[in-house]
Amino acid sequence: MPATSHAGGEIRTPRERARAQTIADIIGLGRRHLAERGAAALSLRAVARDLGVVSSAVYRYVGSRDELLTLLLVDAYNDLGDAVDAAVKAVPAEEFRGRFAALARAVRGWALREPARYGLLFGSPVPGYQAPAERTTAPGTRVVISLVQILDAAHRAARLAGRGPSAVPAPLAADLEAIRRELGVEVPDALLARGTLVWASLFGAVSFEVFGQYGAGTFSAPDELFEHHIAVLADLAGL
Amino acid sequence: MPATSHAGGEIRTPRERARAQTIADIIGLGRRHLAERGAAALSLRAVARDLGVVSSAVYRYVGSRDELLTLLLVDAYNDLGDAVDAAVKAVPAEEFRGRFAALARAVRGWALREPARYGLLFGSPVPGYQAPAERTTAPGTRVVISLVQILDAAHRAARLAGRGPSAVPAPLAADLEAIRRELGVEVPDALLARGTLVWASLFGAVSFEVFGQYGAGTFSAPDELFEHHIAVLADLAGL
DNA sequence: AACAATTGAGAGCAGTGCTCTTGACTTTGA
DNA sequence: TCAAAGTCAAGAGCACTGCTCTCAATTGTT
Repeated sequence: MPATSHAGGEIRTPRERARAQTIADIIGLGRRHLAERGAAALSLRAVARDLGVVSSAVYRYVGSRDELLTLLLVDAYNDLGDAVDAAVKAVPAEEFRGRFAALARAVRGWALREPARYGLLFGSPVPGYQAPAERTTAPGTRVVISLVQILDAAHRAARLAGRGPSAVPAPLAADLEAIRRELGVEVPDALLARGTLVWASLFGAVSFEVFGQYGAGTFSAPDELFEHHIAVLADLAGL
Repeated sequence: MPATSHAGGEIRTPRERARAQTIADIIGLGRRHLAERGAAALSLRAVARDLGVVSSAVYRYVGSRDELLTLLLVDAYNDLGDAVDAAVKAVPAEEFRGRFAALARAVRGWALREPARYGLLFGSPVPGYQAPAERTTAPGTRVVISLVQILDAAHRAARLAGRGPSAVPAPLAADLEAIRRELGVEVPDALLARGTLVWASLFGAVSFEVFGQYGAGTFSAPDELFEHHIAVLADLAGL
């Protein structure tokens, strides 16, 4: 092969330009279909129709329905990550509690705005589809990392309160130590374990609301309920 | 119509017997397919094949794929409800904290045993399918009701501790009052709101584990992590 | 034994993911 | 300039899906 494309993956020849554009169009249409009809109803043929092209033609660009799903998965993770990052950065770094609240509101807001894409990320896994870890873990961990960094910053500023020692069993402590090393963070065991629960709780509350688990009409004031949850979770995290 | 069947819906004629048996077989096969391949992959044709019958024949019994899904939904809700009820009843009524822990462990255990069915109940909604409320709410609320009853019993025994008053905004208070009336329960606002969060958190933690959100290999000690979560959530609920 | 309700089979429609072949087009290099 | 190489869209086709309809056979009831 000639030296037409080096490392980065920039667009060089007009062919590559056109190809990249077509793939971008497919992702855009896929995103729309995903948002409108949900993940399991995503159809390559329908995307091809909207693209004004026969179904077999799109296989030149995406390879399979699963690959398109991966593309959309990464797309959605980054969309959520961007929304969360922007919301967190809008609050001064020393207001740890405020930053946590902003993160939580950003997650909920995005989820309510994009229920189908949220379902793709945090709902039941699409049967027969296994997300390729090497392409999805990085964008998929942006929110947790942001959360842990808030906790870590608060801890370093001696503003993270742990109620009591509440030691953690040895095997769990080992897992937490690995996480600490992985993320370059120094939150102690008890608080990191609590942080994990806060993380899961946040998405549990959002999922219940988005997926309609609360039951139709049970909560006429979902905003107030969520704000209450934020306050309790912030306390729980020690913020 | 003759007076062959009265109110309850017992089986009388051999025809009705055979019919009920066939429907039970269909549900059984559907449950297996659901557990093995997931909700979205549930196919009436495949069920028909396993039943040794042509696809159109099963339409004599279930009407549509969505109706089969509803049947399986109710089936799964009741399975989970039975598991939770049994676990809770195995702990003395005065051990409120123990009953809560038993409930939580029962939910997690069932979910890990039946990930696909759990996904049907608490994962992303199946696109294009709307569960008929009149048939699913009763079985679908068994777990929450059990949880709230534990809290209520503890409260009536003056064993439910609310940290501080922490008043609740008016619209939310109205929702909570409605719930209290609906369930014949007298847990005060702050504790009921907290209970809602505990409920969502429990399923958030279970969903994260079942749906693989924690990431492969992040937690080598999931049991310890969940036990920790139970303890924190019990504290949070005031138990 | 005769009748009527119930059932299963089969064909068929419209949709799906995906593969393969064919013919046409564009880019490239000699 | 011109042919080889590379790329592309189209179409046919396979196996699958949900669902409807008709027709014949079976079955339970009278």
